[in-house]
Amino acid sequence: MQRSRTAYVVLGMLSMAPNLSGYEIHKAIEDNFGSFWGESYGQIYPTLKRLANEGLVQAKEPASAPGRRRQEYALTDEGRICLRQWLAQPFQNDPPRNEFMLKLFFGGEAAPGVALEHVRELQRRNQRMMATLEGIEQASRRYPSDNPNKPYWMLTLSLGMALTRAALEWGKSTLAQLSAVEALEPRSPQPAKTMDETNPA
Amino acid sequence: MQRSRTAYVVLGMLSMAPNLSGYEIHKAIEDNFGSFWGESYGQIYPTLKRLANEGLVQAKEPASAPGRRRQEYALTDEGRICLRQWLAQPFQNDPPRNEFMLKLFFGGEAAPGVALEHVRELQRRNQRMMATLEGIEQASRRYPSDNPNKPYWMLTLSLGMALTRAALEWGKSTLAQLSAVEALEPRSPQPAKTMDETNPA
DNA sequence: CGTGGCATGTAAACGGTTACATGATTTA
DNA sequence: TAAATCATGTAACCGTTTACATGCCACG
Repeated sequence: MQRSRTAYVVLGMLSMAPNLSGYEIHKAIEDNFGSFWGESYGQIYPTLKRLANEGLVQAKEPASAPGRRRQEYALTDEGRICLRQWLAQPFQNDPPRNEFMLKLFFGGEAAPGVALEHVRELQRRNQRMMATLEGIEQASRRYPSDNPNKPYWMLTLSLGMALTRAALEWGKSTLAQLSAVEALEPRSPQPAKTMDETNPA
Repeated sequence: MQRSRTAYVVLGMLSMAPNLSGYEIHKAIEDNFGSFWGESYGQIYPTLKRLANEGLVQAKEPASAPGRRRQEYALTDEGRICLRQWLAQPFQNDPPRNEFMLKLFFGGEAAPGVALEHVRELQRRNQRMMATLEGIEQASRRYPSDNPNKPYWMLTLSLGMALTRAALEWGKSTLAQLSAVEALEPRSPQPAKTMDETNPA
């Protein structure tokens, strides 16, 4: 077994909403999972076809006239079983990839001010992320529901927020520390060049 | 252009230690970057060859008799320049992939107890991670140095710790919440509602 | 003498992104 | 009518992992 995880995300989306098109699945992943998952159309459309082929999802007949319009899919019983089996298996730790931390670690090799600017940029991105997560939180407050899945959605959201908040706090204290460190650094009286100068090579 | 980031990690490692073999580079990445980066031999060895070809690293002559032994490499001036240029460019946000959060989000679809068990497992993994990071911290305390790179290493380490700690705290409070939720859960055979009720628009 | 760690490499397969091509529908 | 958005798909490319092949060396 062990099919691509794209398949399971698609099945999962279909388990929450009865009829979705590839386009909507993509959008739902972006909107709801933006902080911890992503899929491209190039993955989603072929996956949907394959899943339909294997009977895990069912393509809804468009019923309308030709001229290619939205194609919806629904989860089959078989698909739901497959999803549940996957959910029950131990989760895998995805290979970590954090370019920011790499560049921070090698910060001593970079020109003065570079690392500091990266931290500032990280703060900006995390502030945006936090705003997005808070938006989702408030939306779900405005439309309360007794959906039994909701506790899990809220837990997921709160983990995203906890991690973002921790990063933000780290950034705040680091900004102070780093400006001290980089102030001592040799070379360049200028207060940090920005990174916009592109390079060849 | 934008060469693979493997190349820059390799250059970065070589910027800190004058002579390393592919094997040592792999090990150093695992030991030091385990929480935020990874590379396989299948990436490292070809990359080293390519970099040597382009003059960014220099293969040291083994000097000893044949019978294939360790091949060391050193960073060239050109390689250092290349590394610095990369460091100065904005860091990219790697596509997020967190299977745990995916399975947690879909927890309502899983069999009772599944989500809870995933959280317990997350706690275990994060405890191990924290122990590893603390080990690195203590090692660097035991061998103090005036290496000018050290502040950056410590900052990277402290970010890793801050994130792990936050996840651990989230896990602690979640364990309590979740056992309450899952205790109530009826083994409903028929699947639940859709998310449109809470998530319109 | 055998096991485990050190050490180097390659080929195939895979998962995923990107760029591209196409066209319908809605809204300004 | 132009632009934005909805919508579907494919092919090429790329980075990466995996499995495999090889052999040295130290230690018990």
